[in-house]
Amino acid sequence: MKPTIYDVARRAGVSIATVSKVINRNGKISERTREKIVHIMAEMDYFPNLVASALSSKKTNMLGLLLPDISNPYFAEMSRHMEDRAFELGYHIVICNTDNRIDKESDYLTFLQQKGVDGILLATGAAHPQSLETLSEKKLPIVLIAREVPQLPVNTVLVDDFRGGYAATEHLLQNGHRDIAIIVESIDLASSRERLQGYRAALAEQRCPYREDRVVVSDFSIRAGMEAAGMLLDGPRQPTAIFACNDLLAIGTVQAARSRGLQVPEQLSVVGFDDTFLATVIDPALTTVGQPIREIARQAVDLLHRQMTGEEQAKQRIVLLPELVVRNSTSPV
Amino acid sequence: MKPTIYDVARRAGVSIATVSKVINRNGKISERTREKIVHIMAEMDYFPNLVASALSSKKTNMLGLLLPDISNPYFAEMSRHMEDRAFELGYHIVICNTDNRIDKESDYLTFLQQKGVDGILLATGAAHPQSLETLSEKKLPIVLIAREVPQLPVNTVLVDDFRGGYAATEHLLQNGHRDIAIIVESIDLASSRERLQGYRAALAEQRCPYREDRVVVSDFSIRAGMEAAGMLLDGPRQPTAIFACNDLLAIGTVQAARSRGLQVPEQLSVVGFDDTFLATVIDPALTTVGQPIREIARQAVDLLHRQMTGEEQAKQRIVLLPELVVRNSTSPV
DNA sequence: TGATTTTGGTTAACCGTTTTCTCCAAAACG
DNA sequence: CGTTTTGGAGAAAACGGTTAACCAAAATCA
Repeated sequence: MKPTIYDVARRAGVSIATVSKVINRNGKISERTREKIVHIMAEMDYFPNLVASALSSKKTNMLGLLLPDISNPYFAEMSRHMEDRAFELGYHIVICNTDNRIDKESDYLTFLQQKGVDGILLATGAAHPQSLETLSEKKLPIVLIAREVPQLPVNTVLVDDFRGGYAATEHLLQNGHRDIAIIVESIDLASSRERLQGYRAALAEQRCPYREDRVVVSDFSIRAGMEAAGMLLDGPRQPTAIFACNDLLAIGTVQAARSRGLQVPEQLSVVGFDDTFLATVIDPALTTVGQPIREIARQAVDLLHRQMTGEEQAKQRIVLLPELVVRNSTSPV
Repeated sequence: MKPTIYDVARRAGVSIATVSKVINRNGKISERTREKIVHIMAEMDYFPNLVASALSSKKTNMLGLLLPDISNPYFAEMSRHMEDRAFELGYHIVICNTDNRIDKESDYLTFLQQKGVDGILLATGAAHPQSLETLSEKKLPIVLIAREVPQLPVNTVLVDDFRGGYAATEHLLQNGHRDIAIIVESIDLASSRERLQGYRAALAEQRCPYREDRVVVSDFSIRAGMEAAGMLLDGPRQPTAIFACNDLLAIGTVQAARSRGLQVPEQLSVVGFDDTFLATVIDPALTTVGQPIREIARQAVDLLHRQMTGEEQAKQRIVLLPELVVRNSTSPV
């Protein structure tokens, strides 16, 4: 049987309270007994039961991470950085893949609460203010990543999507493109809408007309990108450039072009978004709007941590700046 | 304050034992009281505290998943399937990125134990029999994925790496290649050794000489693949084909070839291993040894589950078969 | 009708910590 | 030398459930 704090206490001839105090380094303990107990713990191969500890202290040192799909490299990379940072701070992360489905999302949310996670990282959810509201009522610290719920005061870490959309489009315009299509991930996501707004703003800036039929709403996968780009390329007039709102879509776009015998970038320029490692995997290497993924992840975990420790009470909104990374998938028209 | 089982019991005019029984659907409860309690629970918005439940029942419904790096698509895909299956069975998964470092691995291992996970999925670890041994002493169910520790009787799910290595090499030989190099991930991993053995066996079969200097030991990343392939390609005699022991290495190999002006597959055939989604992302699409990733994941979780429930006591070893997927990165010499 | 089984529920111990008091002896103080 | 501080440790009550043992009332049986 695994030794408990009682076994240690008995062996050391002290009370469990004393042992508990040396474990948690609080309370007054003489150096002599401290050493004795530490020694005995090592000898018995004793490790505190964290479930019991959690029950009594109401801290589990666990964080819930909700994201659409960890097999999407953007989220995989993000979760990696989060886990790194969380581990440094003494937390563990429970992964929840929601597929952006509201039912799974709220299932996980209640599950995580029951499990007593200390905080939640929410990188999913096409805005479900209701469940968020009940969460914030319950005082469970939470930070939203790359998602916004304007109605609610809630901690958020995101990238300036408007600026990103603007930068991508501006880059294409500067290369002389006038017929630029855009493939957005979804219309429910604030981030998508922002990128689209950035696109429109850049067009307007250069007096390039905005056309509804140049906007295709798609999804998160390469396949979706292929299909969306296919529609654009098979239409009556082919755009000379496509701004795909994430790297997977951009890759799908490149593949769609290739399968129609179009050269990228000579005959079609493509810009992506995210700058996951995929951007340099495909050929041509993708020009893309780079998100500081690692920075987003760390900021999110740090912010959550500060809220959990009560170090900071005020809700905040951290906006990071994206940066256009020019590679080989774009060229002058 | 969140309601507890006491609040529910008081409100229903019964003892907490009764409430507990309706929660867990065990014990004899009349339909009438059951309904009343269910109703009251809903009304009070009561959810059992799973930490408390875990403490007394000694079940956390959590599984630990150790893997080298979730941002590696192979592991990302695997973890996704595991999480899916685990969720179906009522488990949550805690992710641990070990970077194949023994210190992180054992840190996580003790941490997970303290947390009281019900089982461990171990897809990492260059063989660290000692910590495994202590684990199995502690009766903590565990299954190894794609890793072997011959010394110990332990549950394992893996792919027939020998056969995979053989198939890849055979394919190249059948295409007339006689100078086939191999890039292995590591030499500490049983899976790598098996693939290498398969490679050697295929060569021997076709009376093709095995040469030490055609074997390069590398790592898990694209960069490592580029470097390893670079060494081979910059050597005195270029191989006509390279078998890279995972898709990332294969991609690195393709990039190394490209950066030297070599056409794949015309001037260099490349075979990968894993068949992650990356295989179809790059151009040319990768010929690769396909692992049934989803199947591996599900089998692993199911096996762990059966062990945890005591449904199956005997340790087992499940071997799945890889299948060569021929695409466009290989051609006749 | 009395004995026996079944049904539906209660009591209380237990899971392994944390934490607030309380207590005592020794040190410091006037 | 009597009195206050203080340092170090213990007792016991949480924390919120699970579960074995037990029991009263109702149902069944001969």
